[in-house]
Amino acid sequence: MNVQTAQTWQSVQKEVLRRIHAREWKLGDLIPNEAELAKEFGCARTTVNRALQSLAERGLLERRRKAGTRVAAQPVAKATLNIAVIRHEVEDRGARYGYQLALREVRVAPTHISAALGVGVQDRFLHVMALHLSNDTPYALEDRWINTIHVPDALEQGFRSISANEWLLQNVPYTRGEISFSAEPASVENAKHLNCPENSALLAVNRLTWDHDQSVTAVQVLFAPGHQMRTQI
Amino acid sequence: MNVQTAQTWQSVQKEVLRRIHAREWKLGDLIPNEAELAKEFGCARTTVNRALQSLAERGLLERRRKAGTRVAAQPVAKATLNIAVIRHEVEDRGARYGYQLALREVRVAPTHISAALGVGVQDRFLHVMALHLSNDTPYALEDRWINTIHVPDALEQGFRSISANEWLLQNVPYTRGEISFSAEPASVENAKHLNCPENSALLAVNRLTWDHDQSVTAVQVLFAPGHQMRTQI
DNA sequence: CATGGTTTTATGTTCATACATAATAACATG
DNA sequence: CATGTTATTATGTATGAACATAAAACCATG
Repeated sequence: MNVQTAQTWQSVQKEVLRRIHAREWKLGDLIPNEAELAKEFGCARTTVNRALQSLAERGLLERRRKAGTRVAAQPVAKATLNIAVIRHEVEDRGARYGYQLALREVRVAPTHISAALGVGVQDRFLHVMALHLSNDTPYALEDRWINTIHVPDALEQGFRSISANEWLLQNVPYTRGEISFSAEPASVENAKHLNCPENSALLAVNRLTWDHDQSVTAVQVLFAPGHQMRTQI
Repeated sequence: MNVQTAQTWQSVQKEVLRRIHAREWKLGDLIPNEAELAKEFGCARTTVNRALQSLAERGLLERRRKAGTRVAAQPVAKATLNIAVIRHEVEDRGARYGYQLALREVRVAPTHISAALGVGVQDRFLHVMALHLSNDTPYALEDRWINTIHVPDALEQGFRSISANEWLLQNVPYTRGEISFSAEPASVENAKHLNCPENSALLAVNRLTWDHDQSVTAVQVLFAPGHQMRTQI
């Protein structure tokens, strides 16, 4: 048995990762249990547990009580995208942020919105469209519907200088949400705002949020052509 | 002081979350330190630590030694997308999976590929294009470049019945990768394969992977029009 | 008043121990 | 042989104590 000097959970994790990458433990293989690894590494079982749990969260290990821990047979790459306030996203890229309100109205939402949020078709929503700019060029178009029943304060906001994106995040909590990514062709209106040809391929991020069982908002953010969302895996 | 009966880190986390959502602790607020919370909840500091660390990972709390823990002023929604083997993705949706190899050649990679992977422009790559089908309709088009220097075994694979996607994941480990999401207009060739109009908006997932410092593969997966990638937040 | 070293403090982590829990394996019983 | 019960086992979690570490706060010294 190869006794290592590993006192930190990170070093245990590193060694476990090495064995997985080196295929010393193959995909689907059962690995030694925590007690054995602790003995081998000369550390407490708690430390091994910490290392393995973290790898399980990342999808590289599968753990089941009594059954043991095995290397994921079908490792699933998990891409974590950070969805921040658009202003920060722009500023973090070192660009000057700009904002233009394009539309603000109160009306009932289209059925696909009210259905997705699970609210009555007659419920009135605050509908806001706004353009986010990076160095004076269109960066993203925000098309948002806010539930005025749950968020009546939104009606008092003009959203002329602060975006609904930012105001909501600062002022209205949510407990759960759905998010989806897709590609959409630019409509005539979208194309005008984003200053791109009609039917350009646009990356779309759709979000629905709820506060407990009350719907908060539905938003679609359309990014200018060529936009990429990146992350490490 | 309101002494709670919270023995598990999940229940501590739940209560902390409740206070954040209820705005009892406002955005940017400093919250009581671990020792105080442990006393309040009647549990060990370790238990509080576990709960808070997990919330910090999710982006809801910001923690710094000595400075303490505060509610994130600018909570960043983290959308975690699972990038699985395409066959499983299709089968998990309850559809019949199909696969068609469209092209297989050995050649030098276009410069944008070799540059992205950081390899010489003369390095030979195995170039594979394949169509993934769901219930006999085009689901996704895979356009892949495999580094034959690091993965010579790939040259022995025909990729006629098993996709490069699946073969690589099973047989070639990688230690790090980059992934990006964008929207691309369908080229004439893409449109033919995906059976959609030219210039359709397609969701594109680009991945680059390395095994230590050796590049493994670069792949672009173009999904058929209308495709959505979803997740909960 | 600036500057640099020292103290203090909150989080980060390890440890040994104990018990909880899920799930498999072994066994008994009809 | 099927079925239900019991033992076993690997992970999951709680605890208190101890020490590590980063960073803010304080203080001394020029």
